[in-house]
Amino acid sequence: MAEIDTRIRILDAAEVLFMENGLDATTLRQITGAADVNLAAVNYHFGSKEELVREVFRRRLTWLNQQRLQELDRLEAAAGDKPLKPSQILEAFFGVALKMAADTGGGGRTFMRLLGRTYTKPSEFVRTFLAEEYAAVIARFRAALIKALPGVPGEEILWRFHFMMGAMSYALAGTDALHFAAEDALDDSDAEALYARLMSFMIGGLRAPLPTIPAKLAKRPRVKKAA
Amino acid sequence: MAEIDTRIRILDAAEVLFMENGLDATTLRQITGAADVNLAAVNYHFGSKEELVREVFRRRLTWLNQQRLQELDRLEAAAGDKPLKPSQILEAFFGVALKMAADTGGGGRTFMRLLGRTYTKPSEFVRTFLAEEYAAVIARFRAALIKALPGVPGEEILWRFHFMMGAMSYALAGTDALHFAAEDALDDSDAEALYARLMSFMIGGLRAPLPTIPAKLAKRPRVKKAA
DNA sequence: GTATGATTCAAACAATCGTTTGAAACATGC
DNA sequence: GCATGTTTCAAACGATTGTTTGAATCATAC
Repeated sequence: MAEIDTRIRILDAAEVLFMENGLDATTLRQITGAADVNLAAVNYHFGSKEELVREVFRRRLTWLNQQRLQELDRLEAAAGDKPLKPSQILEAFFGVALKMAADTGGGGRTFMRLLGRTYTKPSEFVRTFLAEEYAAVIARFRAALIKALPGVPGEEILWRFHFMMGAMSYALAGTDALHFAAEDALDDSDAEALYARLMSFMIGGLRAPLPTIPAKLAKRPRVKKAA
Repeated sequence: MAEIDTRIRILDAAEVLFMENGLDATTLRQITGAADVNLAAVNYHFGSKEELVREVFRRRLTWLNQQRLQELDRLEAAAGDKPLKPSQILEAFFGVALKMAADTGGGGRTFMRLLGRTYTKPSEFVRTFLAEEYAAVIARFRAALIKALPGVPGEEILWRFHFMMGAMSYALAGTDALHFAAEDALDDSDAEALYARLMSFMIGGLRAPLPTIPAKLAKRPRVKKAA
């Protein structure tokens, strides 16, 4: 058996174990045991556990966000100067992620579940890492949505985008913590159905009538240091 | 200073630290240090770290779910046999939670953020514990929603309820992993605005046009063992 | 006062963690 | 063949984990 793939074996095993047990609760001995490599291999190839975590996320996340931007580029090029439909923008952002989540074979599904679970509980270094990876993507999609929804204030769009991220993360994580919809295995065909369900829910939420924010603090004045 | 409240001091400190660092990454020494009690106090009063975790969740979660059921009882009693408005049901379920999240003083906000972060990554014993705590509540609200939305299939309602849980958890967790809406502090006034925003988003999603599920597997036949 | 039970405390327990080490095994070029 | 650089391996490292222990302290009742 070729030994060059030690790195990949470690990454694959770590991805699964991180998803199942969380980052902190997963030990290097579990990972190297599952990958059938020596314990010291992690520190040899990655330097530390922390950098292993970073690499587990990076190898899929950069690709995912590239795909998202490419898809948005394609849509905007096709539309010319006309604004995109909101559903198109959402499809570019969430559709790519859900398509990746449908990939049971290549491990994409495992990663998306891991990502969904990590969004809500990032340790400090994961948080900053995710922020870096996402900054450009969020900015692009935010701008596209603002352009596509001239009637909705930008702040409201951000919030609704936030809510949508939550809905998707939760659906993808599939933790089933609440014990309903009990089949926690989401096979390929389910992924298509989930995509349709989630998309119609999101579009409904995105186009919902604007809330009436309590007037006194709608703008939330912040106390600034003296200039 | 009275020493009877050692238990409470531990619970309060654990709640905050669990929220900040996660369950696994928080050590008993951190907890007892912050609570200013002896290290052995945790094992003396709770038996183990695991049971401490359970108690941290239980003391607030049972109260929260009781409030939810009371509110639903009240609404149904007032409505007689007429079906409730979907927005009323959502308000009973999510409104109570968001009201608790607005309680910065009593620690309710800390707990709701902790809960939001835990939903998506429960360890095994937390998962079963949450399932027990939630079973009755989910059943009641699901029934109420089905009655309130005769046009929407029950399965679809479950999914949309799932999405709403995700949106709320994510919003409450406020982890800001994506580095937008950068103020991660959510003060009391923000909580009201968040409530309004989230509610209109949810109702929009709940009332969205039904998705067209890929026909072949809409019902998802499952292979059963021979009878 | 003494006696009894609950609670706190400092200290240690065994286990496990991520990491390091130095030699062994392997590959590659000459 | 030898030399060189890379990768693997078993073993150990110090640090930290949750838990336990046994004596000290406190409260309450007699």
